[in-house]
Amino acid sequence: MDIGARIERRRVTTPVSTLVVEWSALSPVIHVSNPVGRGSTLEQLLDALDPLFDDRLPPNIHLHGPPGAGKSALVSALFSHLSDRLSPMHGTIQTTTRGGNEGNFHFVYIDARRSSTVFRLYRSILDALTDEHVPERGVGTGVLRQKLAATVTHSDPDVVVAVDHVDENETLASGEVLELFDEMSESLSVLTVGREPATADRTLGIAAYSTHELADIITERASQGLQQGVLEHTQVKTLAEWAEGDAHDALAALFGAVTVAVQSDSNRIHDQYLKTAMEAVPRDGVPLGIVLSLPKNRRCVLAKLLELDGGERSSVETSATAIADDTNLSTGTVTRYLYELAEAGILERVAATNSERSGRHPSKLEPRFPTFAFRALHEE
DNA sequence: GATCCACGGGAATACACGGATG
DNA sequence: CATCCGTGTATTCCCGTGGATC
Repeated sequence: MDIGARIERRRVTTPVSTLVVEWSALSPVIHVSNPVGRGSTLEQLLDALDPLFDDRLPPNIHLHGPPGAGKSALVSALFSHLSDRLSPMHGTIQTTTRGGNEGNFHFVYIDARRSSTVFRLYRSILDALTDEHVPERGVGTGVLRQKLAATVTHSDPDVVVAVDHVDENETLASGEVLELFDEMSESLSVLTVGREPATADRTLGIAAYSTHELADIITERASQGLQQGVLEHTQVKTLAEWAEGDAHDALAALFGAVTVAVQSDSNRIHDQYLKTAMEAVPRDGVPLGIVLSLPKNRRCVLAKLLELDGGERSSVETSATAIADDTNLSTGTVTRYLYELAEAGILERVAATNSERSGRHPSKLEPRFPTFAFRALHEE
């Protein structure tokens, strides 16, 4: 009896659980509560927010830095912790042991990608601040603004709002965001976060991660999400160097490699998986957060597009008809979506040399986002 | 009845190319 | 040769409509 062979057979046939411990720890779109690194930026942010600790509203702040530098990770984690400590509704029960004026702030973190219109921005904030149901339709933007202004100015706790991902293709501009809160600025201050510098009372910059910091991040995520020892040190190094400081890309590639490994029923992440996954993450591409916050039908169109075979992909037209056949959308609408997605940088139009037909040359669509990770996360 | 917003559809414009014209 | 023109296709732009909700 060959025990080794039996163990091996068992090892090979045992599914998923041998590899992944916690998917959410691996997800490039989920931020951890204690991000690795970024200590000095955290200090600068806390400096800018210092008035809070004297029970005063901080100035409007703008934080900017390159993609994948940990802006969102830092700000969302910071707001969550501030909320625990300085909000009346959270953390320790309000008792007389606390000073009367302590804890008088609400902290709201908004992703401008999901709140991409003025209406949705007001709505998200109002929803976070009140227990009442906030309408999604049937009420005008102005009405929501007045409601929000009333809530903010007439209630005790002042409000600090972080608006992440401003100044993107499809999101509100930082200046616009500031103006939206003009009439409540006595009781509300804003932290905008984006890639580009912008005007605010106080601005802070953040630099891309070093390879070393990135390796730490990958290691940390892998230790939370994967069975111990699955990701080798050299693989971490490969990923970190390849990603050139962009944590999003590194995590998207890792996540992709894990999905490939799981689909192949492997209990290891072979270098080949890693390689394929990295190739499925375009450099300077569009982050998953943008793609995943698109309206449902557009996401479906993208998912279908990824499934098309070579012939169907040869032009926008053929792709659109193939997708429309598979959906309840019209060809015209799918075509428009595809062009809009290309305009937004999510797809890229590359010139196709279709010499058979006369007229203007068609173009082929190539995804500009991490495709493996998208496929897995789009299922939800 | 009001409101937001996703869809549909189609008009307007841009482009490629070959052939005609100056 | 340089430019214009016609035809066929690709791409952009715009706005009305309707579902869902209040």
